[in-house]
Amino acid sequence: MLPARVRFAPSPTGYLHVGGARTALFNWLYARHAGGKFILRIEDTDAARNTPEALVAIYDGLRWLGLEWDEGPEVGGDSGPYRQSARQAIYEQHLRTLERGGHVYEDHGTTRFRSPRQPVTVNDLVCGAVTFERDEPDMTIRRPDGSFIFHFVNVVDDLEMGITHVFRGEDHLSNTPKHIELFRALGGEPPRYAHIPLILNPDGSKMSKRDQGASVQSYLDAGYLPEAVRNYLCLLGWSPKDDREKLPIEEIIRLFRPENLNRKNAAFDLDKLNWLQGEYARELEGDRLQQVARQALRAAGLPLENFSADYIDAAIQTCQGKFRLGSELPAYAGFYFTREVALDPQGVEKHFIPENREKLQRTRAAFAACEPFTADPLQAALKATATDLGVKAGVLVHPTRLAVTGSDSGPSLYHLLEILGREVVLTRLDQALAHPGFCR
RNA sequence: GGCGCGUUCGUCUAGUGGCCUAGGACACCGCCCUCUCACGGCGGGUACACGGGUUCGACUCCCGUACGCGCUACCA
Repeated sequence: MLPARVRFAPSPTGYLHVGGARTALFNWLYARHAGGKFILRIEDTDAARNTPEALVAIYDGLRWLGLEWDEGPEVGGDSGPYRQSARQAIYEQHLRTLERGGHVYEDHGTTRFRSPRQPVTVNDLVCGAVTFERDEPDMTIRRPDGSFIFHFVNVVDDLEMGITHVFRGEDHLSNTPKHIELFRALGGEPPRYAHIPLILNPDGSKMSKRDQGASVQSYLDAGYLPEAVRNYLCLLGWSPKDDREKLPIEEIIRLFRPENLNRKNAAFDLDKLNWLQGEYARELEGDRLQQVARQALRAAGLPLENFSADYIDAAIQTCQGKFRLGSELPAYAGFYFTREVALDPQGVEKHFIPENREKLQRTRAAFAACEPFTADPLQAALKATATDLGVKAGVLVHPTRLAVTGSDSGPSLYHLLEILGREVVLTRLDQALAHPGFCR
């Protein structure tokens, strides 16, 4: 059997959207599964609609998702060039083949392909055998200005590049008989097609360009992890046929088969993506954790440069396993990096009340005397204070946390106190004790 | 309109004639764990679009209807 050659052939008319990314992903998965080549080809025949920015967005998006191509722009290969705008001569040559075979004719300046008008059966890897009658008007393959139409160049390139398998959106299923006719007229063998279901918006409408969350870039910007997005995209139309949902990409590659693809359009479910994102985010540790967290904190404008690397490392470490999206971090751990804490009004109302005044004062005193100022002794000091006062530790924990972080949720209190250090903790406690809520 | 594809919980799915009084996951609700948050554990409700067949027996096979989506371009 021929080594598999699959391709993703986007046209750079906008950003890379999740539907396109998922198409690229399935092609890539098949190539990796079969030990074949994954080829990127840019379909930029429509000069008016293509932009350089869109081209960069495609490259960046694919690379972010880890879908490296074996042949294509910026990588090279034996079947180039990989941008259609540079392949005009090749198209001219194949057009002559069609002319010689009497397959084309001229019509108002355009070139049209004469359909044999015989039923065509598409043997689709996903949809099975689908037969089309072929009674539509002949397709145009070349415009009066000499530029070629999608159907023609797409087929010529698949032929020239030796493409063996094509995974593409189901919207192309009805185009496929045209492509097969072209292949035959060109004397070539069509690749095996696998038409995959479309991605829908949560409301069931077709997800397209300007829909919320349609851009791969928006997930990158929002701090999603590429492995989470990629894993989620795999689940749209494919499943391992058991109960697993979070799978390492190597396992997905191993299991990926066209037969396991669905035929049903799938709605994009942000909740589920978020869940997977959380699954991956909680596994973050070490350098990767530091890198992801620092980026999120900086993006929120927190002045990390004012703090030592050790301090930042330790602060971030207390967030390990506690967040799903980097963008949650500023609210969760921003207090490490601000001078003044922003007090949560609801928390203030609940915890900064007269009956807590003495409790907080006693806690402050215990911390002031705590030596060393580290998590375990701090915990012991707080618990001892609680015992003296005859209350549960939680009664002291809440106002203390609020005073020191401004919020009633955050990292482990004792660890955060240690990192903040005695001076900051005592200062914030004093500021809190001056709050009017305590002497109503 | 014509042609094509599809239809299992709100969503993603498992299911290829009896294992299904339909399984898992997300989301939701309740309880538990707990210094908060998150995590985790336990429990709960919710689905085979509809109508005909075929069969001893249909979520699974066939036909029809409805609904959704796609194609029907000198867009890709």
